[in-house]
Formats: sequence, C-alpha cells, structure tokens
Amino acid sequence: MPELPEVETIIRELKPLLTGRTIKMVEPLWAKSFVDQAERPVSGQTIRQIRRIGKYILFDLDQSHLVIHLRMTGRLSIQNNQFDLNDHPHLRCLIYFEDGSVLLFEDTRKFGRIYHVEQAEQVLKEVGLDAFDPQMTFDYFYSSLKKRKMGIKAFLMSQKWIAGLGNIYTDESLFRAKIHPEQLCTKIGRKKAKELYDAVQYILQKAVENMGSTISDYRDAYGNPGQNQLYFKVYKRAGQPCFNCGTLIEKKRVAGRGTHFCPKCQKIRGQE
DNA sequence: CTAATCACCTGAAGGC
DNA sequence: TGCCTTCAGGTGATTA
Repeated sequence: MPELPEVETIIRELKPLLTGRTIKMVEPLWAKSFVDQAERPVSGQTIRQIRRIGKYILFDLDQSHLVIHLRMTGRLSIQNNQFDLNDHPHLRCLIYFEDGSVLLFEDTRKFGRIYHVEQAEQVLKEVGLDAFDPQMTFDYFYSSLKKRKMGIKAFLMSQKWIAGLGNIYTDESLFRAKIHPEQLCTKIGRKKAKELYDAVQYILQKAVENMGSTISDYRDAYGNPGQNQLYFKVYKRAGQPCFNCGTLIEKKRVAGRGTHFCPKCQKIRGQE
C-alpha cells in the first residue's frame, strides 16, 4: 500500500505527537510483526527523531532504532485513551508509552514489520537514496540509470537506486515522461532521462500535497484516506481513454507487476 | 547482473 | 449462495 507519499504523510502526522515520548513496552500480537535484533531493551527509551528513507519509517531512540515498513496493508495510529479491541481486528503490535498513549500497528495481510535494531543499516543495507534526498540530483539519477541493463520500470521499482517509488507512482511517472515501462535504461538518453527525473519529482510532490492515494486499505495516522487517487492518469485506468490522445490505456505484467500505460504516448524508442 | 517465479497473508471481486 | 481463480500501494529468496 504505502509508497513514499503515504509514508511521508504518516510521519508528518506522527512527528509532533510522538517525538519525546518514552516507550514503556512493546507488545507483539502477531510474532512476526516485531523483530527485535537489538541488545538493548526498547523499554525506557525515548523517541528523539522520526524520519523516513524511501518507504521505511525510522524512530531514532536514545540507543537504538525502530524501523517500520508497512508493506501492503500496514497502518499506524495513536490512541490516547482506552481503545476497543473489537474495533481493530487486524491489530499486530502495540507500543505503549509512559504517558499512557499507545501506538497501534494494524496490518491485515501481516507483511509489515517493525524492526528494533542498534543500527538502521541492518535493515536498510539494500536501500538507495531517497527520491527527495538533496543528493538525488539529476546527474546522480542519470549516472545510475544509464549503467543498468534492465527495463525502466524494474529500475524505478527496485529501491536500490532511487527509494520510494512503488507500483502506482512508477506508472504515473512513466506516463508523465512518456516512456514505455519496458524501455531499456541504456536506451534512454540524457534529455529523456531529465523528463523522467522531473516527472518523478512532480508526481511524488503532488501526491504528498494530496495526502497520498487510497485504493482500499491506506489510511493516514488519523484514519483518513488520501485524495491523490482522484488524479491518476493511468493507474487503474485500463480500458479507459488516455487523457492525452484518447487511445485506450493498456494493462500488462511488467517487472512482475500489473502495469498501466498508454501504448501510443509511451512508445519504446531505440535511442533519444 | 537481470528476469521470472514463489513465498509470505488476507480479503475482495468476478466467473460459473 | 457457494466454490474457484485472480488480484492487490511490497520485498526477499531462489532459480534460470
């Protein structure tokens, strides 16, 4: 479910509410949801900083880190008082704070994880620079792109060279840049790559402004859906006319994922 | 190195 | 109504 814009929305909401709070204890309700790989106990530590790298949420504690990935259906929310367990059938982990508040981790499909580690790198070793990292310049983007002998969709999705894009925003970015998802990276010239870089920044920024996209499961920390799904140009629009040219949007499996694109606007090119 | 296929899970939707 | 298949905002392991 959540890609960069959804995760960004959630951490912006959690930051003022949780920074400075001290953890009393963590209670996993589904054992796999909480992975404790740290020597030091999590209890008694205070959240000093909340940040994000790609789709990962990081709580920097005094001596260690909580690294959270929501995968497909994970949700985080804060309950300040008594909450009714009956309202949360997919509750997987609870983080209790000294002041009486509780962070709920709900996750229907049980793919999400909360890692407790001494070093965040233990979890993030395969994750590249965040799409919004100041070091993610066009030159950086293009130099990693032109070396890869893979399709452009696989490149954008991998998280290794640019972190934060998932299936929705990859398809939307490629449509905006008018690049076919199976276009080989090595065949994308500097000019076209710049259009893609700009498209990625634009698409992600607009999605953050719209508080993320909700297809079915995604909710922010207050339980609200996003609004960005109202602005999709290709995602979930198979069989509907392209907003540019009227050609029907196609759906095809690319890089293992259902991929939406306009066959006329997004042609595979030999070079450009 | 890259691509493809599972695996991990649950629930919704469509076909018959 | 019910059964079966397919699909889903993700990633990690394994196999060609």
